[in-house]
Amino acid sequence: MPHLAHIDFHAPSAEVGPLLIGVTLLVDGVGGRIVEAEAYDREDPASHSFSGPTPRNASMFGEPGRAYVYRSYGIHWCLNLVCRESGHGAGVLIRALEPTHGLDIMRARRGVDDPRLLCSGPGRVGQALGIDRSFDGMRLDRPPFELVAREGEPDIATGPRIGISKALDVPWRFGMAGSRFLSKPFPRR
DNA sequence: GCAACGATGTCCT
DNA sequence: GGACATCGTTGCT
Repeated sequence: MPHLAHIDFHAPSAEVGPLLIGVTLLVDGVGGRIVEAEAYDREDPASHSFSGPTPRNASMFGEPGRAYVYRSYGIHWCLNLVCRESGHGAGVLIRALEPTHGLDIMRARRGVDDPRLLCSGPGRVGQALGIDRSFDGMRLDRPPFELVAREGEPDIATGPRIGISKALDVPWRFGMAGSRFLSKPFPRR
């Protein structure tokens, strides 16, 4: 039987990121296996927390083990898992899932049929899982959230993060090597 | 296949 | 006014 993942969200986001690859993320029973995630930190020019707390990023400075949900480009809802200690401002952005649970619900929310277009990108993950501002600050260890432990050690790919203009060399993008559900392929070596 | 672009909330200069 | 942790559509170098 599957069991709950025991992720230590007090660890730095760059350590939590790889640990999340292969973990199943569900919201109200809908979701899939995490195949891509990115770490962000307070001392990180690409991070929302870099310039200090604001009303938007307040959850990122709150307790670890909770959700930080933000609106991207005025349109998409994106989900982060808060890391380190309260007040630090670190998190892991969920960028892509391999859909495993509630495919029909996600198809209806997304308006597409192809499983590879359901959760391959942070905005798509938010839409497929029904995420909005009301999920901001919620605990990840109780409903509607559920994290199911992975089975075995996945082969982890790393590389530079996507869609940013600062700290382009920081290799804090993590993915399941060879997955067909990544938002983009990882650079070859 | 890929570059350009629009949509548009929140924060910064 | 401009940038941005994006995505879907358009139109053709």
